[in-house]
Formats: sequence, C-alpha cells, structure tokens
Amino acid sequence: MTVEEKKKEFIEAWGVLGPKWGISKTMAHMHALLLVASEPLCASKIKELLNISIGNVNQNLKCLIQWGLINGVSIEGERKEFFIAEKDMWKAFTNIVKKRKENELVPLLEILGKLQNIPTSDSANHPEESKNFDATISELTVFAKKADGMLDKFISAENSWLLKGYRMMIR
Amino acid sequence: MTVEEKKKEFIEAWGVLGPKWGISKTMAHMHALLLVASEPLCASKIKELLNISIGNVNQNLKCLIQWGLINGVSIEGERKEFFIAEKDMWKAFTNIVKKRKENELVPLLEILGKLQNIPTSDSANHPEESKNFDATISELTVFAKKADGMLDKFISAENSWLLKGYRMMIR
DNA sequence: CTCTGTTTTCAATATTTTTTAAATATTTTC
DNA sequence: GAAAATATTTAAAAAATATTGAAAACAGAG
Repeated sequence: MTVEEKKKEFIEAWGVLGPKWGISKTMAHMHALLLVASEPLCASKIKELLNISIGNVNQNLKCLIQWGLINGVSIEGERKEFFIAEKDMWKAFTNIVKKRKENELVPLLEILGKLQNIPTSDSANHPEESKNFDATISELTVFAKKADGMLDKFISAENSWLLKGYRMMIR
Repeated sequence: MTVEEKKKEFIEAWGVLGPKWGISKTMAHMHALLLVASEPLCASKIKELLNISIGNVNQNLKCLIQWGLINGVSIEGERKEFFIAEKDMWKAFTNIVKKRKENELVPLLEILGKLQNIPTSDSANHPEESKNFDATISELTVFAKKADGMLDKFISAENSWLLKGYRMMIR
C-alpha cells in the first residue's frame, strides 16, 4: 500500500465518520486531506484533489476555520491563501467542545431557566401535572448545569491531561 | 403561562436542539413529549398530539428505544403498547454515550489500526511524506485510545458522580 | 379459525441539506 | 485606476433524509 493510497483511505474513512459528528462529508474530507498533507494547500488545489467545486471548497474552508480545525497561512511570495490543519488533536477537540457547548448547552439552559421563572398560571387546576413537569425540568436543569461546569473544566484543562493520563475522582 | 403551554414550549425547544445532537426533529419532539407526559402514551396518542403519521411515530419509537431514551410498558387491560421516557438523565446520557462510542470511535480505531499495520510499500521513495503521515496517524491513535478509555470510565461510573460532584485530577 | 385493533414495512412524496456553476466582489500588481 | 488573480455569494440542481399513507403482517379475543 503506497502512502497515497493510505491517505486516500484515511480521507474516505474520515468522510464516513464526519457526518456522525455533525460535519458534512465534504467538510470531513477536506479536514482529513489537510491533516495528512505534507504542506499547506490552497483552495484550488483542494478543489482539484477532491474533485469538488471551488465554491464548495470556499464554504467548507470557512466553516472549518470557524470550528478551529484548520488555519489559514500565507506563504512567502504567494498571493493566495494556504491552509493547514490544526495538528494538535487536543486543541482541535477542545475547540469543538467549546463550540458545541455554545450551540447546544447554552440555549438549553436558557429555555429551562425561562420555564422555571415564569409562573404556571393554572397550577392550581392541575397540581399533579404541574408538579411533575416542574420536577422534570428541574432535574434536567441540574444535569445540564453540571455538564456545563464539567465542560468548562475540560476546555480549560491542559493538553497534558489527556495525553499523559488523568484520573476522575468520584465522591 | 399554563402547564400545557410550557410543555409545548419545551417540546419545541427540544426539537430545535435534537438535530444538533444528531437526532431528528420529530424524534426529539417525541422524546420531549414523553419526558413531560404525566402518564405513558400509546403510538396513536403521540400521532395525535404531534400531528404526524403513525408510520413515522412507529419508526421513531423504535429508534428512541434503540437509543435507550424511552421504554415500552404494558398497561393493565390495554392491548396496545404504551411508552415512557427514561427519566433518569444520567442513564439516558450514558446510553447515548455508549451508542455513539460504538458508532464513532470504534470504527475510527479500526481504520487507524489498519493503516498502521499495513506496511507502506513506497516509503523509501517518499521518506518525508511517509514519516509525516505515520506521525499524524499515530497521534490520532493515541488520542482516540485515550478518549475511548475515558468514555469507558464514564459509562461505568456511578450516577452519583455527576449529580453529587466530581473532580478531575490533572497530573 | 376469523375478526379486529394494532404494529410494521415500504414505495412514493416532500423536505432539507449539499453541491454546483455562474455572477459578484475583493485584493493585488502594475 | 485598470487588469488579473483570488475569494465570496447566490440561485438552481442534485443528493440525501425524513415523512406519509396504504398495504401487509401480527396478536389477542371470541
């Protein structure tokens, strides 16, 4: 198996996993391509290597940058922009966690808070239901807040935490 | 705001979050509906409450059961099956983690292992590239394996871990 | 066994998301 | 400032996903 073949296979595999992680197949392909590229690539090179339109490349580049998975670099004497993947997996991972927390957990906490703060006008008429509902919302809130705090620690933890070993203390 | 209104709002909100978590809007609606329902609901009741087809209800019920987010229960004297949501959030969460680990991490580790075990036939011709590629794959592998181990601990940890407090030791 | 209510399956349809290609905008160089 | 190169936006096409509705399969009661 040649290096090129291995790269192709890796890119393919990443493309299968990507959608499961919430990023599109093409975006995953581009990310994988940049991960294994031995030098920075420009948009048109990516277009060429992956056989996709330049507009598509452009959009996904922007998206990958937003996710903190790649970075633009300028190359001496070249006019156009080149791109490289973030090779520090820990960094890439915490970038993703940060973004998903913002998009997923924060809005959830907002709506839960709102539902808790607004009084239930008919709670007297449906005491049981009202009680059950409040209990569910409040359990969810506790859980979401804990998760939120945990992710914050995660994000601010050092690289070494994952790479060198870690311990979770259960109390 | 009445209890019913609150429930509606919660269901809507869950429907928005769901797709970001990789489950479809309808599936999220159904899950939310069962979470706040004060009693088990049957398929046709769900169809009625959410205004969707019975086939759709059936498919998503099966999917929700697969994810471990809801359970079927039988009710005294009733022929059809009823459903309730898993209200223990910790359990629901670990169910999800377990499933996603199986679907996402395990296949990744497989492909990484494969790429490492098969020798690179042309590594002599492209020493630099080959070395870079191997390094990337192996860094990814280390990372993925650590994540895998961490998730295992997570899954087998006690409910109390999250609810009562936890500590991460960084070394 | 047969009837009836229920669940499951699946091809057709609708919806959503992704991709393209072309138009538009921006930047750099002279 | 004009020309050339690069980058971005957009409207339409294509592809992928979700939903429906109707038919088939199933299960329990008589």
